[in-house]
Amino acid sequence: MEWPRTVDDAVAMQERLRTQVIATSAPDLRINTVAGLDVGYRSNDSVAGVCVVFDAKTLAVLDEVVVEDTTDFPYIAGLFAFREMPVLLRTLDQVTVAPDLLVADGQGLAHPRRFGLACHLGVHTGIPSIGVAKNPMGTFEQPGHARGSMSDLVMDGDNGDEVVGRALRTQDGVKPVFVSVGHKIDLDRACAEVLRLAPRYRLPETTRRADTLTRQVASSG
DNA sequence: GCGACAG
DNA sequence: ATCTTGTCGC
Repeated sequence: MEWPRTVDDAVAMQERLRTQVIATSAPDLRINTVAGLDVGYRSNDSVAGVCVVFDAKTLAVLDEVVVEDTTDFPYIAGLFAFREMPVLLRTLDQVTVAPDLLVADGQGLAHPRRFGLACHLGVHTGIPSIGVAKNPMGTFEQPGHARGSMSDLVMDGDNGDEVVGRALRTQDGVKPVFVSVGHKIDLDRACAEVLRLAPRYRLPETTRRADTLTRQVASSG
């Protein structure tokens, strides 16, 4: 499979792959290890990809991988994945603990063509995946004030409004995070996993740890 | 044409 | 994404 270099090819690839997404959980889905993936930027084209694997129950770090790379694809909302996928796949190649779930920094189905970064990662690897974004793509009603409160994330679709994800309050009173399915998991389970990964802070430990590692590299090497 | 627009 | 220490508030 050729990695697209133009906007048209990238859009075509998303349109083709979107049919592969499975938005349900296998009956025997067990999540014991979770990987957080993130990319940091030193300059416009110099990137550092990070993959941190956690024990899903204790949140202990089991493995950390950092890969430095360059990128040529520009940032375009909706085509974000083409900028970050190459380096993230390289980090996954080097991980020694197999993750049962991938947590991407961005959207999954909450995407103009229902195929955000989390879907790319899931479909490419076959590993269940979810997207946790700090900002929404779509509209939502403010969830309740308490941790665990949630509301639908909605986008315009072929049949009118479509529920593409959820606004989830991970701590009392904080701004919600935006959770959407990537692949091989259902939305309820995805939200439950995010809550389990965020016992103390707004963002799940996966993205927090991946994020700090990312800027550690950016400033020191 | 204008504004929106994950990281 | 990135610019970034002390500081305001619970």
